Amino acid sequence: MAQAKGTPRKATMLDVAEAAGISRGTVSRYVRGRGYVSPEARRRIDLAIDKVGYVPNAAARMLAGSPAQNVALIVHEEVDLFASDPNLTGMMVGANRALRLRDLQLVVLIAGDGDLGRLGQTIRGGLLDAAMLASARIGDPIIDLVRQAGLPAAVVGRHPELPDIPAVDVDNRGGAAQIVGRMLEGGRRRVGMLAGPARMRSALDRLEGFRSAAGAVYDAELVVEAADWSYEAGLAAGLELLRRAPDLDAVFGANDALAAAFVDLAVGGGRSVPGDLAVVGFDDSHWSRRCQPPLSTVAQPAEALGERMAEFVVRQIDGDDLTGTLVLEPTQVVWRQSA
Amino acid sequence: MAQAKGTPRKATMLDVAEAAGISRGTVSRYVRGRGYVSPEARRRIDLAIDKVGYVPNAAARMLAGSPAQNVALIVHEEVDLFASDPNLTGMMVGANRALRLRDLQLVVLIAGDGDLGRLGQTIRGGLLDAAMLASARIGDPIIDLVRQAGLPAAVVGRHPELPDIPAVDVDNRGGAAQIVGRMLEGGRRRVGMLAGPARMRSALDRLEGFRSAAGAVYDAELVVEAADWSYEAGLAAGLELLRRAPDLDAVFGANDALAAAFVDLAVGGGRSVPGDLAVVGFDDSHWSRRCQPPLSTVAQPAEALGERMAEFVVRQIDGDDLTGTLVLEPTQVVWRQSA
DNA sequence: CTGAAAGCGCTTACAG
DNA sequence: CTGAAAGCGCTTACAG
Repeated sequence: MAQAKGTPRKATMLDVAEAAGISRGTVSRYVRGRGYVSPEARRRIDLAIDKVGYVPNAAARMLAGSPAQNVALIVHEEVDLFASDPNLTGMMVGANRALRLRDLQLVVLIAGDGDLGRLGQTIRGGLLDAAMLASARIGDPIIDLVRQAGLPAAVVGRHPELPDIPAVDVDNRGGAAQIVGRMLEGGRRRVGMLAGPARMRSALDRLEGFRSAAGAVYDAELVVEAADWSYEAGLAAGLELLRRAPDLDAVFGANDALAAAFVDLAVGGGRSVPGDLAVVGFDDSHWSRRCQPPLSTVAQPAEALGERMAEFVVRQIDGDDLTGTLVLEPTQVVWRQSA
Repeated sequence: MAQAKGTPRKATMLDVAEAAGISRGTVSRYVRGRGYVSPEARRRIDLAIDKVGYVPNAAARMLAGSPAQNVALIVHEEVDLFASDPNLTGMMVGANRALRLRDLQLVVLIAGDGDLGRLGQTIRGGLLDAAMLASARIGDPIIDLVRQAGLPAAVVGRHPELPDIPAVDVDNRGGAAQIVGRMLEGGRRRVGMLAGPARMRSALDRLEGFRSAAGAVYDAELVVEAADWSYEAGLAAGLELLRRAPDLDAVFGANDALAAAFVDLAVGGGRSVPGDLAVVGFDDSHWSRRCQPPLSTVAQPAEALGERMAEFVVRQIDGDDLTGTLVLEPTQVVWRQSA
């Protein structure tokens, strides 16, 4: 507890009790909202609290056994997480929205690989009621820290190796299928895809969604995997795709950057979008809005991810067992001009 | 403190003392690193800690008077802050980097207007050693909460009404002057600006930077204020600017979205950029990279802002008085193709 | 319904 | 150098 310079001394519950002429236990009961306290006593306590400027000391409260009312959102920094940034803040906002309803304080903890020791102290130090992991890598040591602390947890992404921790994921497969399917309804026949790196679960899911939506028209030759999620990688993969199938009439980019790269390639090559070629992306990021023509794409439910994780930990705090829980948060397709 | 389901009971310092055959006080001294402890005792304690799996209880520590080792970055949500998102995560990363050196845990607290009560409990509850405000509005009640708690603080942006709190701001004026000045060196004569909304300090600062860099060539007629920072507002303001001065040969957009809108307008109208018209922006956001041609712009020092705030609170924890401190964090111009 | 008392786990002077 | 003891501020049974 930081010492306030020159600040008198913080009022304690005892000060309130004395000012109100009532015992400390009763004040505690009233403040905590447990057990009966006479109206008369309540009035006196309220007045006394105001008078002495009392604020409960969280540390003392917790030491005595009360829950901390703090729920952490843990961000393992060095991860590629900070690349997909917009999702992070969206999660924060969503989680906060759900937590506030229960009067729980959202506490975002960010830690690099070098901070795991300090993080462990914090996690196991008893200040937290639960932990949400913004992005756990496979075998992430943070998971163990949370487990050791015996804290209710929730995680985003699918982690088959963590069956006991409820998870929420973006419905990548469904979102991809939806936008690709609708793009195809117009009668496109030669459909290609710029896929994301196969080492990523989300890339695989989107590919699967694409395949199922393409159905009979699916042609493995027309799927090119990009080295990563960047615009540059999209340029390279797009060139290859165009080489393989100059007669393409529709393309799904596994994210907006890839799709945008393809649009630039196509338009630069003299084709019209969506006239000659329909193109759709995924993410609803800046890329999609800035593209010429603007990309039709799939919006990520970032806030919903945060809200859902918050809901999961709250339910566990309430005693529910959420083993095996996995919910896919639906996406929303955003139609613009590229398809 | 959350109760771990089925977890035995957490080891306390007393368990360690018993396992090591040493008194509790000595264990504490060793763990805290205060006072002398014999090598023999240290060895036994280390072993015992490992054996019983001891982790200090943060609440108890704090109750007994130790600092919490937690520093908050407070994000007042509903603000326009989440619009300028990339800066937020940059600040988090920067602050964390500085704090970890002192073994301080960064704790991001996010709160909407409806959460101020809960936030107040957290801030004054004794869990924090200091607070950094990501974006304080004028007269922000959070400032008062922090003051009441007697916590060392730091803030971003300029707040003349808060002379006692050290502040860090982006050098908007300098950054604007720098990029505009260099753009003009080529000999442009009719220089316009799409200014940001005048109610914002940063908009005013950038305008001032523009004016000083334009010097003799400055013409108030060629400055049009956009309604807000959006692309759409840029389109409207850009149209007006073009109407006022069809012979423009250089334009400074107070942010990238405004500048990008202007580029689109100009190119759409048949002019070449940077041939006929040089255009520069501010922020180094996605807009600048996606623009055709890509925008030359000014990069915001988001991480530096976080690092600086962290430095400020650390110094105050160490006893320094930082009254009146204001540092302007330098920006960096990024040259691309639009000028 | 409301006191008095014990206890949460640690730290810090104070003796030894 | 290292114990024993008091105290940090609150909560929770337990008596009354």
